[in-house]
Amino acid sequence: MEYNFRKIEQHWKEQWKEDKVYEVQNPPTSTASTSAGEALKPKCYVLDMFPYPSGVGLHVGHPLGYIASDIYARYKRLKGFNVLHTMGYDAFGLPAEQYAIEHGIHPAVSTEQNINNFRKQMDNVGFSFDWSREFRTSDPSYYKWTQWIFLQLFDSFFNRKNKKAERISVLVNAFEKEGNKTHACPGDPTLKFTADEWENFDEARRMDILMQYRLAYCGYGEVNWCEALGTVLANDEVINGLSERGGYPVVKKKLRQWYLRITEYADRLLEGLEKVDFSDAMKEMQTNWIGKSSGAEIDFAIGESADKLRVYTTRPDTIFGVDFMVIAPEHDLVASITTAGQQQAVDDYITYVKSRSERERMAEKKISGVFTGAYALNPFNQKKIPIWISEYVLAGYGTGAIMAVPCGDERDHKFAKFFNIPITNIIGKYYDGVEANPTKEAILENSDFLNGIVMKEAIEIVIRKIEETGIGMRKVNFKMRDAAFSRQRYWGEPFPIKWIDGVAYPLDEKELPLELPHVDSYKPGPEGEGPLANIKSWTDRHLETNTMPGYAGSSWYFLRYMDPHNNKTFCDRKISDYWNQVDLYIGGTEHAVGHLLYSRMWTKVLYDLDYIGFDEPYKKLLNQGMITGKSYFFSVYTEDNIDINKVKRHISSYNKKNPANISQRFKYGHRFVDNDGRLFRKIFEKGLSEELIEDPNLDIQWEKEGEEEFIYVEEVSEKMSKSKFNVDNPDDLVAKYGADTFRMYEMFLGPVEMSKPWDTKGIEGVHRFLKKLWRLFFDDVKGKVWTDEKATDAELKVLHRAIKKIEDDTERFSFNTGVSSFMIAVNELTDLKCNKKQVLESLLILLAPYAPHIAEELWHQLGHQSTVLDARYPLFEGKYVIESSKEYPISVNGKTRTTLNISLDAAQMDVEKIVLENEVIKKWLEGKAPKKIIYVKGKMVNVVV
RNA sequence: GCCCGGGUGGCGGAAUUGGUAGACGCAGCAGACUCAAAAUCUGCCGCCCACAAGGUGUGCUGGUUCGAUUCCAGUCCCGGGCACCA
Repeated sequence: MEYNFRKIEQHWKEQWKEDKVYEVQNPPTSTASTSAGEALKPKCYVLDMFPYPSGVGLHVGHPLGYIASDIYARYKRLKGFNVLHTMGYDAFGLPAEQYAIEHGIHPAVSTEQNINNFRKQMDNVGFSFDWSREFRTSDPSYYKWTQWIFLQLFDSFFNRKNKKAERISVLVNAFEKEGNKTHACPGDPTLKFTADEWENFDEARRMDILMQYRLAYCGYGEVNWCEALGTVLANDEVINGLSERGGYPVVKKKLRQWYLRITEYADRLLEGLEKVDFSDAMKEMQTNWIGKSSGAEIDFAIGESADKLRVYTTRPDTIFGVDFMVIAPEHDLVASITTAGQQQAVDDYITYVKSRSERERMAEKKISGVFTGAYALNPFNQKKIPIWISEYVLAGYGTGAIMAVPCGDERDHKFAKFFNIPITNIIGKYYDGVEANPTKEAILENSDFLNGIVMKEAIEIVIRKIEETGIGMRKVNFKMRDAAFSRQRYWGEPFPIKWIDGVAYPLDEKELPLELPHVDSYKPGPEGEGPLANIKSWTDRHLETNTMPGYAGSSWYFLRYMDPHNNKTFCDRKISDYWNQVDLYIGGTEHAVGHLLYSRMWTKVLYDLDYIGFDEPYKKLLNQGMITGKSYFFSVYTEDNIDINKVKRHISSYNKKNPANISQRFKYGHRFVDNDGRLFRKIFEKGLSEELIEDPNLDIQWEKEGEEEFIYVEEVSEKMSKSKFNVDNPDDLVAKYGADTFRMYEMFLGPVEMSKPWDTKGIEGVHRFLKKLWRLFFDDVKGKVWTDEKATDAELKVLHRAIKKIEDDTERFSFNTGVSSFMIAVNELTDLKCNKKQVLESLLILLAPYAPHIAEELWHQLGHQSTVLDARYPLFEGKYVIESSKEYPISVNGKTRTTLNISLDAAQMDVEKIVLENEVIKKWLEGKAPKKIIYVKGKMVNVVV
């Protein structure tokens, strides 16, 4: 009997579906219910990051994380847990809308098709998702609750005293009693009013003030505006200041936008990191993103004018080293302080900056800036300081203005050198005139009352002085900004908001879901508004025309899986209390500072408002690495280097010494190039040439070796993508080798967390392993070979070593070494000619999470009636693997010279004796006495001479 | 530019806490079986030198240590993110 993986996998996929083996039971929500059997087990929630169902389907990089989580979910089930493992779709998004604009197909239609395709591909791999819990964010029964949560955010503010979200009604009560005395306004820190004033404000004014407090609020923000396309563009649709489509100019434009006041949660988001199991790198990225810093805000007088220039600095100790000020090009003071003489230069510079994306501005190495003509006065010594404008200062951070200290800050230093601004040295020998030195250890010089004080101590002294003299105040700042929460797009959740006389009012809960209306055109509305602004029935109702961004639906979806069909609430409290946090969350690091922070914030708000019982969504986060594709390029030479379009071109072998002047992509090269990087003429000419290269009108100069003609091509690792022609479809591999082989091979490639190149070459080896396993049960000629004989000690040793290793590896998500451990076990059992059910049965249970189909088939062949999914994970017993001695490496001065078999309970003295008698060691000692002998029990022996 | 990660044979990778570098697999080479092929099995397989002994080796330069792929400092290269792709 052969290993017929196609028949086996088909059969079990159908059988499992029929038996509903992956449906998971919730705990009973009412006391009347009695079927609490499953719910009594400990729970485990294993979740993959929500996929966006893109039109190109899954490539081999996508399932990596899904396979890892599936293995873990199945493993935990065997370990006796009630495992929630689910999948659904983050179905709103820009690509579907873009596709609609280009092809006239409604996003709902193309999204449905894409989802069907995704589902088919996922089913192929044999995941244990409970599909009865599937949903998509674009479904009104789901986004009803996204809108509902938005209303809770809208109706809440962050009470800084209690450090939690509370209802707006609490705030209104406080305003009525005492104005905003105890609730400083996060949206406008200068806002102060009394209870009387509040009493006398009209409705619009009150709503406006409350808006400054709400966790979901409306404000104004800059967007990428493309006049020619009449639309707002996403960052990645803008390339070098031009639109990706059409290459039209893109400028910044202020538009009304919704925001989430995530900055109020900055401290809680930081503290929360201490109680979750994320990688240090991930925690660091989030910490840096939040960017908490402490320092001071200091006001500088501007010449004779009444205006003050407020700067934020973390280094107030350097106040006497300030040689110039830099304000952001968007700074409010630009217009008023610029002198007539500098007006033209400033205008030109502002125009230039408007065409620059924030990314470009931060990444720019070239120094640029312009002098305003105005001077600020150092508040301590009244020194005149020129005020400059430069793009390296961003309007959104701090006060949008900095005091520049060239001797202590690298960017300020370069700026000063570039514009020939004189540099004051306040740190003596620490500054060499060539490079800035950001030290805090220097003793201050040229610093008035700070002279002779160490910088890090001066910080506190200056802040106190600043506060005493009223020229500024201590200030904690965050780099993180409030999250922009609206898009001028069609394919997203509508806001449950209507506008009456310029005031935003929430819809009543009963009006939810506010369904997305049908549109015939996806063209933007007037003035950069979204397509909804074109619909009369929508604007007649004064409904908000923006829609929510992609991360709205994905910020809380993990809760919905717990109770996906509930139409009374987003998730029953008893059920969320049971399933609680996600125990294992798997996804890419690209979500580090977007999705992960937003969903952490939403969870905290829902917790504060007492809708759920935990304030961190993900207990353990595992980041899967990217699988990169291999792309191949031809070297293309022109006869000379003048004009590649006119001169005849030819291709020859890629050669590092003689690099091409241009290169040409060899499409799907990963399927055709041999191990030495050669492309053979016979493959190329098998009618494939036109598909394989972008421009077939090229001469190829083949190299010859015997009969063979070939050229060398260049190999490059790139992100896998259909447009790069370097993808493989999992379906093809599953068809060829089966899902079990595919699953194990993806794991065998390397550690899940690491990015690695895709290569199908090794898949044969994994397939061979499964065939070899099969032969432990069935011989091609003899048929059934497994027996009921009692296992030997040697066989049990192999088994128990495997149990220990595979359990450890699975627990620490080291699936690649897990797969090799299976290979080792099967190799050893084959060598021992072990076909004993007693051993093989346990092995199958170990294997079931990794290769579920073959494990289930053989499990039934061994005579079991029930599924292997519910078997009991074998228990490791140490007694089978005990060793009494070890082959010790013996080194001299740290270099291994020989090995010796020594009893594991040997004492230092015994070991020294054995080692010194050894011929090899004697030779290395050359008759000298060893200085000392290091003996680490169970590890090694080192003789030091 | 800033933040994070990575760099080990021809290739993917292993070495879990500082203790035999290269497990397992691919590719390659030699052989067995076969009319032949496939499948399967056996052996070899970092580099240099090669009879052996040895030397050398985890991007690069240094350091700590009896001992460093592992820890520290510096440096180069590659990948991801940087707020409207998801």
